[in-house]
Amino acid sequence: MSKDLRIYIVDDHPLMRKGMAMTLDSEMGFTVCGQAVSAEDALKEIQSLKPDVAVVDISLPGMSGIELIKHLLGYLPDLKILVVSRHDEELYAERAIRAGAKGYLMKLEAGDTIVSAIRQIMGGGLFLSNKIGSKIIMKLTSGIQHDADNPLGILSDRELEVFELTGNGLSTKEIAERLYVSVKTIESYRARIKEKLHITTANDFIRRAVKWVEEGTV
Amino acid sequence: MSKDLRIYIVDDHPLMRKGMAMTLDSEMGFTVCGQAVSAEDALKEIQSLKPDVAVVDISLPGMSGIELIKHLLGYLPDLKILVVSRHDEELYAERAIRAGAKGYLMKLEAGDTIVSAIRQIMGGGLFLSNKIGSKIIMKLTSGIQHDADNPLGILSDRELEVFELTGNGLSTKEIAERLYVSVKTIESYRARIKEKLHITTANDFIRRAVKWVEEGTV
DNA sequence: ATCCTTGTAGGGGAATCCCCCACATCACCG
DNA sequence: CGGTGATGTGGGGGATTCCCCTACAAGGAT
Repeated sequence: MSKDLRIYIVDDHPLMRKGMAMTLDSEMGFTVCGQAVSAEDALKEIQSLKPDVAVVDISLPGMSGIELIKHLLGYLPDLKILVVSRHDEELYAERAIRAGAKGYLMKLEAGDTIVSAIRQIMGGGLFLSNKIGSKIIMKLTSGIQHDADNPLGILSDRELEVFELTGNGLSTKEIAERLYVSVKTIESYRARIKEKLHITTANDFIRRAVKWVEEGTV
Repeated sequence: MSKDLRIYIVDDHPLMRKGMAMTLDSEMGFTVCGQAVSAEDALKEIQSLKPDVAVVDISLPGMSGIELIKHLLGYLPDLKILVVSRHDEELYAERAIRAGAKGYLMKLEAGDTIVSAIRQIMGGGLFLSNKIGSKIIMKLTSGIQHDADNPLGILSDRELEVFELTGNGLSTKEIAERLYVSVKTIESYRARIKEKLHITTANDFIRRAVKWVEEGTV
């Protein structure tokens, strides 16, 4: 018999992990070889376990999933990464794929689809949720970069992260601690975001960030 | 043998449902008798199934979980409802309990805790996640019945004015100028509002104000 | 080969926030 | 009637944050 496909799961929701683990483990030829709650834990364990596939939630406490992807691919360039997310914005998917993920699946439509997603990326393909897939592929192949209809498209990964955390109510200091960087660095990001989005005051910065997180509009 | 406890699950995330279902079904004496993706579907099915317990996600597409709770208890006053949520804000928990739920559990800490939560509410108690539980219980048992789902209820006129102006993007200074009072006075209002709404940081204050103005929720 | 972007971070003054305190008014309750 | 609490109004002063400038290495773009 050939060896099972070894899968590692990173998600901070215990029940979600369980759902994934049960779904994948019960699939012929699939074995869940480990799980982690945070990017930090995952990094430690994945290097020794060397799984074939990692299923990663992009919204993690501490280091973001995007960061995790970049780090993981640094050590294990051949690791296939499937991102699961509760966001249906193509922006996230695009960033995930750019960071090196091989698939992007929305949690809402992640029943047995997750199995086909993994099969697809193991076959060498990309997997993208229906709603967003076509748009992304268009963009990735057409070479056109930032979309003017969404000003957030022009924010860098790190900037977007800071913007979101702000929208979730975190202070500059809290964000700095969470991302393990200096407060001064976060202040730099804020300044750049404000410049890019043409925001002038600190209050308005927070207001826009909240609106973005709550309603997806800016 | 005595009959199993029959549990119904309402959650729009397939993998989350699976995680819950596996966890609960494998527990001695528990049986998952049905599942739904939306409040509407749940309403239809629960009336005929008459489960003992319903586990409800408050963030549902369409009708909110809070609405669902109210409707369900209309038909089945004895149904025990456990709310699961990704929010860690006590206001959500408070609203859930007020609507008649017997427990509030954050998804992040919902591993096997969900089992003990259900046992606890079946025993006639309330279950609340640690972080928020004590605060809520204090409030609920103290008999103070100001409606906290509407800040209009507990904020004074002046306080509400400041809250709204903040939500519209004005700074403390700008508000002071508009109301012809000292910045210090506005700072006092902010402090009182924060106390009343259990807000601890400046960022969160702005965030809640924006949410209130934008969506009417807090 | 050079310019731009991104991630990181410090200096230093201006602006805010936050905790403690104060006082007058008005309403409510025993 | 007198205490008690909520409300509207403000100050002092230390702790934080904001904001404008500057810096630099790595990588990408032209």
